[in-house]
Amino acid sequence: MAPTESPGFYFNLATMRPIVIGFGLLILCMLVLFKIGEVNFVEGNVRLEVIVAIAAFIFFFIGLYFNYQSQRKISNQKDVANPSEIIDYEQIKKIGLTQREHDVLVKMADGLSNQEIAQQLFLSESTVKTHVSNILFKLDAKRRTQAIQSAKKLKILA
Amino acid sequence: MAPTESPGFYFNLATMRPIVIGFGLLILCMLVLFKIGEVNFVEGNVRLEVIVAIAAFIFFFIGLYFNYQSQRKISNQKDVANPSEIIDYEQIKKIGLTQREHDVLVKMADGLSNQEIAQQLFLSESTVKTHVSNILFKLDAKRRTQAIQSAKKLKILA
DNA sequence: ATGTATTTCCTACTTTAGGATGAGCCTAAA
DNA sequence: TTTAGGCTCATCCTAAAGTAGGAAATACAT
Repeated sequence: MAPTESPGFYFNLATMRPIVIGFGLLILCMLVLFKIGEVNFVEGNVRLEVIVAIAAFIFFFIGLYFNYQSQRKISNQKDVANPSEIIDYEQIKKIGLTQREHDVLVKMADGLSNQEIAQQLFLSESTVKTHVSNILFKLDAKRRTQAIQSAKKLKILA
Repeated sequence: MAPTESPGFYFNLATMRPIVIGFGLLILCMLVLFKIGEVNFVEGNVRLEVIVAIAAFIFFFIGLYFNYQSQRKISNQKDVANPSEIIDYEQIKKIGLTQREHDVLVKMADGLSNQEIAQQLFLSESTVKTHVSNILFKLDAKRRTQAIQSAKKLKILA
C-alpha cells in the first residue's frame, strides 16, 4: 500500500470469483431467511437489532477481506516515494516471479507449510505446490529453504 | 503465527484497538437508534430487508476503510528498525542450543538438505536429523523454515 | 480477435523431512 | 566412579515436500 497516487481497486475475476459468489450467496440467504421468517419479525419474536448486528458483523469482515484482496494486487505496484521499502520489485519482475508466486514465497519465508499457505491464501494445496515448484525453478533452488535464502539475497523478501 | 512482515491480515492489539472501539461504538449507536425507533419497525412501516441491506452496505465499506487504515499503519511501521545483524550468543545459551545444533541451524538457513549438511559437517544424515529435531523442539517450530524464521527473530542467525 | 501469460486445480509418483526410540562413546563435573 | 550432557548413529514409520504432466478459465496486451 502507501503509494501516494491512489491506485484504485484492482479486481480480476479468477481471484475474486469466490468473494463475489460468497457475497451474492450471503445476500440470497439473507433474503430467503427474511421471506421465511417474515411473520416472526412482524410479531416481534426475533430481535431486529440482533439480525442487523449479525449482518453488520458479517459484512464488516467481508469488507475487510475484500479490501485485503485488492491490496494484495496493489502492493505489486512499486512504491517510488518510499525508499525505505525493502523489497525490490524490479528484481521480482526481472526474475519473472508473478504476483501470486511472490505471495506464496512470502508465506513460505514465514515458515508455513503448503497446507497452511493454502488456507491463508484460500487456495488448494495443489495450487500452492504448483506455485512453489515454479518459485523453485525461477529462483534456481532445490528446496524451499534455499529459495528463501536466495530471495533474501535478491531483496525480493524482507 | 502472526507474521509481522507479511502483507495480509495483520491483527495486533495496538493497531486493532481503534478499530474495535470504533466498531463497538457503531453497534452501540445502532442499538440506541433501534430502541428509539422500535415502534416504527414493529408496525411494519419500514421494510426489514431494506434496513439490513443498508446496514450491510455501510458495514461493508466500514470494513474496507478499516482494513485500509490498518494496512497504512503497517507500511509505516515497516521502515522502523532494521537493526544490526549480529548473532546473540546469550540468546543461544538461553534457548539451550548446543554448539553443534547451532552449526546445523546455520547450514539449514543456507538452504541445505539434511544430506548436504551431513556431507559438509562430516556427519551421517541420521545425526543431522537428530540435531534438526532437537533444534525444532528447542525453537518450538514445526518445520525447518519456521525454525529459521524464529532464529532470525531471536538473532541467533545472521 | 487472438495469442500469451496467469491462476487455479488435479492425479500419480518420488524424495525429503520429521518423530519416536534406543544405543554407544566421550568428557567434565560431582 | 558414577552421572549428566553432548555427539554420534541407527531403524522404523508417517507426514510433508517436490516432480511431471495435464487441463481449464481468465487476464492482458497487441
